[in-house]
Amino acid sequence: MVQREKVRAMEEEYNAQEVENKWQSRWNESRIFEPEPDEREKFLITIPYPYLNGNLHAGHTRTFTIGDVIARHKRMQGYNVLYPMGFHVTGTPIVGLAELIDNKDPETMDVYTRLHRIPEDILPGLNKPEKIVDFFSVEAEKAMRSIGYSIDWRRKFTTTDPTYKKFIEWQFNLLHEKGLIVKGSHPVKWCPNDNNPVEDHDILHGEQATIVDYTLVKFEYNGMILPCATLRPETIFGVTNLWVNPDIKHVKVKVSKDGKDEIWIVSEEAHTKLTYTDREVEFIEEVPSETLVGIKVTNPLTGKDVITLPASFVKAGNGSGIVMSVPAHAPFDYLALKDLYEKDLTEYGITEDLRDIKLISLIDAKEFGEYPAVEAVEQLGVTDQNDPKATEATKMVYRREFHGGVLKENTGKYAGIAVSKIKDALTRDLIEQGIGEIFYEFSEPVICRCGHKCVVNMVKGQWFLNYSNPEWKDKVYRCIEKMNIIPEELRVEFNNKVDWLKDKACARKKGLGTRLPFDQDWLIESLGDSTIYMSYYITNKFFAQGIEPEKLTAKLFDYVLLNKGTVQATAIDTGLDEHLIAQMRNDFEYWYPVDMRSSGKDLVANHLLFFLFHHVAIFDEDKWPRSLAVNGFVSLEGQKMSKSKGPILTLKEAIDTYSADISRMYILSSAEQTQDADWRNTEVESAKKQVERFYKLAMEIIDSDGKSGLAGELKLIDRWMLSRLEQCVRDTNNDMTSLRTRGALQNAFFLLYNDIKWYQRRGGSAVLYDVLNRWVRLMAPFIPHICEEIWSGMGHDENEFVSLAAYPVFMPEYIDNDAELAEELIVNTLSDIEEIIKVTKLSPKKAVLYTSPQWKNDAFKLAISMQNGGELNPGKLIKTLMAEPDNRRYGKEIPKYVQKMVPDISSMKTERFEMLNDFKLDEKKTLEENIECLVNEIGCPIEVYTADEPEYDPEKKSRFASPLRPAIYLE
RNA sequence: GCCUGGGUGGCGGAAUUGGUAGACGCAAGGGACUUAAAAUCCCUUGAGGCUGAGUCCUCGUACGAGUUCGAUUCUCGUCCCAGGCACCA
Repeated sequence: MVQREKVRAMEEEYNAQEVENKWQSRWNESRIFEPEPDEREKFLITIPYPYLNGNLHAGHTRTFTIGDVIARHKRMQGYNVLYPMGFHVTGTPIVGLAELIDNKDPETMDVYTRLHRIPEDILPGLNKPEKIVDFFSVEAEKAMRSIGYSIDWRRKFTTTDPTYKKFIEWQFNLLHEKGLIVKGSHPVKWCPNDNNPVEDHDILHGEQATIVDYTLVKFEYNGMILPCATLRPETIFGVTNLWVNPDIKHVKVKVSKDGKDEIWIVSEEAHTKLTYTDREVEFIEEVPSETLVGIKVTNPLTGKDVITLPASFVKAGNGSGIVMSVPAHAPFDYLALKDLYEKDLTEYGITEDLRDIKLISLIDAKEFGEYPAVEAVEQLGVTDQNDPKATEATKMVYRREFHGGVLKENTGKYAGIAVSKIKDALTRDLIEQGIGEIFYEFSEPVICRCGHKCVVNMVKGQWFLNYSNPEWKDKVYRCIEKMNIIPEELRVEFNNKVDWLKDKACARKKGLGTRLPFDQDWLIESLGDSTIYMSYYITNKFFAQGIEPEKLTAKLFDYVLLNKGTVQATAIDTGLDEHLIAQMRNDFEYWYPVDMRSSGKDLVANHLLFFLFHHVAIFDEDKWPRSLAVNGFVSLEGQKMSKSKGPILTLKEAIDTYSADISRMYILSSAEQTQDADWRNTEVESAKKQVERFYKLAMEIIDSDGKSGLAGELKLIDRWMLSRLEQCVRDTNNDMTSLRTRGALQNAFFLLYNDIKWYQRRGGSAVLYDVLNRWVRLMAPFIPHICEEIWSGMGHDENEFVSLAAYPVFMPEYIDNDAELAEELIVNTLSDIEEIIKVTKLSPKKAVLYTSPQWKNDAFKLAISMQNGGELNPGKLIKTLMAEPDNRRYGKEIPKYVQKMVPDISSMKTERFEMLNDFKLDEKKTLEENIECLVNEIGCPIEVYTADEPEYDPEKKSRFASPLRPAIYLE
């Protein structure tokens, strides 16, 4: 007997590893996650494939688990779901890692044994990129299988597969033909001493520095050019003069670009910087600075002549060393000009009165009048150009004008355009007219490790993806507009990023990857080859069966992915079977577009953008992605994770320690989609207990000869339980639609669990089996293994997977307001009694309850109906009540009660209001029927009366009774 | 600096379109069961205050104003935090 009980107990103990292995192999054997096109609606969800320079970690775990839970939820909702996975290995990090391992770099060896947990006998062998790829792709797949992702593994690939390279070549040829890949130059941080680009870790000072693109405006003087660098080219229209610092050295140089020669006058330092740009620069001679002051130069855009004036604030190292002055909109310019009013400038040959220089206003901003700079200076009380408040005034004007400013009539064809939108368009026009150029400069000085000052260097002859192309961008905006973006707040961010995106260098000399098909010297950069590969999952189901890469011609991809040409022609071109090609085409047509791409937020400004750009460039509009979801990061016990420094928690470690279901449950419940999650061991432990409790409760229900109780008579508490269950079903589904996995688990797990416990505490049991039947399906996407185990425990056949069962759909007929209000009455009464006991420190021998008198019920209902009609007014309510002769005897109490009740009702939420609107509840009967529960909880006999006829009321407590709050007397 | 998001108990965090702030979880404390422990269950937990037994009161959502019958929520200003700012995946 004792022996038998022990065996039984062991079975009840949940063995995660065994159960999870079992269901993983059953899923695998039955191929339920290997979908083929059928008559159902499809759902293609993809997650960015992991980059394999290490083991999968908690960050991957989160993103992939979110994807899996969506896939499983959609699958249970009846969609034909495809969730594929591949491996990203293109680029330099894996090559770098192989070198480090080959050199036995101590830090690398340490990080990869200790943090990535690679056995010491294996690690030294990973000294070639290919070996690293082989090793980690096997490890990653194992890890993802062990956490139970519903991935179709037939479609996996790595980005160095010969067939994948064919696909990438096709794509890049296509983009090249469309003119979206162009040759050009691009600016990099450069150390003149090392003669090399500097990366962030090579920088001693100025890691924060960014490369800022100034517009260089070419003012003319005697056939020579005085270029001025500005961040606000639109202010050219307001230039009244230039500033030249007579105390710095200026030089005359010959500048050649695109076969055009010009003579420029710039500061000596600017000359040095120019030599690193994509211009040929030849020194001619020094120019005495004073000869540059007081001369007339021509504004290239307006054709007007303006004078050059002396200014000590102009720094040789900033821009060209010559500055244009816009006193109407730039406080510094205004102050500097004003400071000169009283100065004698005859030494520069300037005799005219500077007060005659009229400020030119060109921007309308709602906070300002004609001259924003003047207003800002006066408002802040800035005294002169050396006043620190001048900077503040500049910021203020700049910010307001940039965000709310619009160009005025005097800007000609630009009039009416927002200041925030003008820079790129205007700069392009200036360049076209040959009167402007782009000039790159750091936002702050950058010093190399070697101690030298860095410059911006133009790397020439580089291949670019022409993301700045306005038509291309327009298509992306259109795509975003039609897309579902989760969370919605990110839509603005995406649009901003599209706006900000410039041409991107897309080729490298080093690393793994595919050669640029039209220029074999270059390798395609790794973000560029990861843009439309979701379509490759579809074709790779066929390729992976062993098709020679040579057969993957451009015609094949044209036909399958773009529906160009015919199946016959494609068959001849490739030597592949017509039927096979038709099948590929058919599969693609079925599965594409991507229904959802879900990713970590680190990819917003790069991969996700490129994903959109390439899709709109290559595919027809009906194949553009439909939705995009972004999730936050994961930290470990409050610390940021780091692949190279730690801490790091690998997926495998999490599974080994906590099991698949618990890791899934925890990562999904600990934070909502966009928030960063923090992995804390104490909370994972608690998740473990919760899941075990769930299993135990399920087993108890099954063991107690569980069967449906819906056919029998339902008591109040049963109806309450079913009503609560449906609320959870509804809320869970709503949460899942918006990818709020945390909210979904709150509803599907914690709240429902608490309700079930209360149901049991109240003596309910009739519908437990029915609740479990829905509950286990509700939870299946989150913790699928344990749910399969329970599902089979409930008597489902080996091939009836809960993973394929129907997800519970909200059944409004089970919502029972009266049952919920009745239960609320009982809970309220109970807690009121307990509170009184606590305050009085009584141990009651008897409790007496008085339910609300009829007149208060009437008053309450009347108030509700008045509120319903939108005119709840205490005076009117009192009058109406008093008009009833029977109510006269409560003449004193009515106003008191109304005054108290009206604010409660008028501040009610609509949901609550609707619930009370038509409630019918006999409070006395309800309390009497559930007296047993109250007696058990309080531990003394209880009597119930209505306040209308209190048979026993020694302290006149009955007068406190009101609807849903019975009065209480204890003795 | 620019862009985006955020600031609520001891902690993680809830609070549909403005409607009883602090759901749910963690941690902590108390109690029950147990020889004991674990597990489980029950109670308390924003701060402060009063009482004749309490179906209680006051204050509280970074700070300062404003709109509103009513503001964590909307507007303006201030302070603080996180992420992104690229040729790297």
